[in-house]
Amino acid sequence: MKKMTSAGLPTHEMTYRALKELLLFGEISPGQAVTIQGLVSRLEVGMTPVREALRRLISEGALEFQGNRRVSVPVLTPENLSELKFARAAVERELTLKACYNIDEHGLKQLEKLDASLDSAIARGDVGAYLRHNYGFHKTLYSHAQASILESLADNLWLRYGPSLRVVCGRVGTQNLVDHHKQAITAVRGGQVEEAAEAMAADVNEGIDYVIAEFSS
Amino acid sequence: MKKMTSAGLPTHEMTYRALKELLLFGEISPGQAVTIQGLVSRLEVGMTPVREALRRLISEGALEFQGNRRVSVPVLTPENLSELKFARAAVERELTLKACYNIDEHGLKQLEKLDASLDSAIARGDVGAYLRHNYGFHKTLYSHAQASILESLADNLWLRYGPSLRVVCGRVGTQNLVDHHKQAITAVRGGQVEEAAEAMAADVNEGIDYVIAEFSS
DNA sequence: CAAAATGAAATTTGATCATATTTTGGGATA
DNA sequence: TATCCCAAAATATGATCAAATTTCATTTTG
Repeated sequence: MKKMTSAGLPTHEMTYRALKELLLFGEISPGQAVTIQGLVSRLEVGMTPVREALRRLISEGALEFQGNRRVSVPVLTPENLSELKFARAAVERELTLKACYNIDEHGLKQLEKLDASLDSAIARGDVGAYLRHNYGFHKTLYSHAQASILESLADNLWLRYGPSLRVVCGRVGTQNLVDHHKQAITAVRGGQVEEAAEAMAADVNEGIDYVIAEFSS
Repeated sequence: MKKMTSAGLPTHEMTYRALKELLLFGEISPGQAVTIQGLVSRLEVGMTPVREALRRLISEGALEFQGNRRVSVPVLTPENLSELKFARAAVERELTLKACYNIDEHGLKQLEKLDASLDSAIARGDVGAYLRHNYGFHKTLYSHAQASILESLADNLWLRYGPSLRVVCGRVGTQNLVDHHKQAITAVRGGQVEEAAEAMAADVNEGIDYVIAEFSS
């Protein structure tokens, strides 16, 4: 009986998630090469699931296929980061707008809870927890927008951006991090949809600017 | 002897492209189920390459994983089409802007040639040729923008939209099709960047509106 | 004579397939 | 209508072949 993994999910799905975790929060950094066989022994699964997870992450831009048959984590150029800034801000604005019309008090409380955990992580200087909770905050906000395509676009963009954010945070810690989360939540509560959308767009823009600034120094 | 395919590309890449062709221009329509075994015999390749191509297309949104382990071509809801309209217009506008700064006379001639083929296809009522040349026109424009991330986003969005456009064109023919390609090219030639970007955004918006209108009738 | 360059063998990695195991869906039967 | 059984489809592994990178020894050159 060699079937479904403990959680009931197929192995290729588990492999995909594990690899995504490693990219967003783990020790696989931009520029680093990723080998199929390395993952086979690291994650202790067969080649086919690894292969499928890799193809998926490559097509999402989280990994790069290097002409020869080598796979690595992309190193973003300043130009790439500028593209990400444009796209993420546009999608984030729209998703926030849509979320405003659907979110209820329970959802807002959920966001506030995540934001509190985030603040706590910043105060503790816990980079890993900061990255996870920040990601969680945005993802949760997206989920309320009821817009599957835009949500998957946002996820895609996050996967491209995440590894670079992790490098910067790992380098300079959580000291200078600011966000517009509370501002956005307050605006949503007050029914100020446009203000909420602008706050989240600013959140994205300033975040990427911070990464750009750190990379060019 | 497990060799490369005739073109020198790996089988999974060939399989991916073949399947993409079938989705954009072929006989696989929204709502239709796609089986691994069916593709194995249809494309005459092994299961592993088919599997990888499927995962890739699923993560690009061109195919849908139906909870149970069934894969099918997504049927877009009006809400989905509206999301696509927003995202495609934003990306198309930005890519056109960027293309304006890089394209040269040779590139413009190339676009004009594609647009002429497109007009010819419309006049002949050749739906297949119309779809291919329209796709080619946009892809070529994107390629001049030198923006890899935005380009891959545009490609992703096209893959989601393409199958629905094909259904509509197959149903009503090429009669009522209008585009803003010439308008855009003229604007680029005259250095009117904003006008060119707006023309392409309008091209996208009207195209999707046309599909929405046809689906809701 | 030493250092760089060349090239050939060996090891590592990737691609594909064949096969075993499991799940799912449908049909037969009660 | 509900239940059980069976065929078909999907998942996952390991084996096998191909290709690329690395290693190392030999040769060439300054």
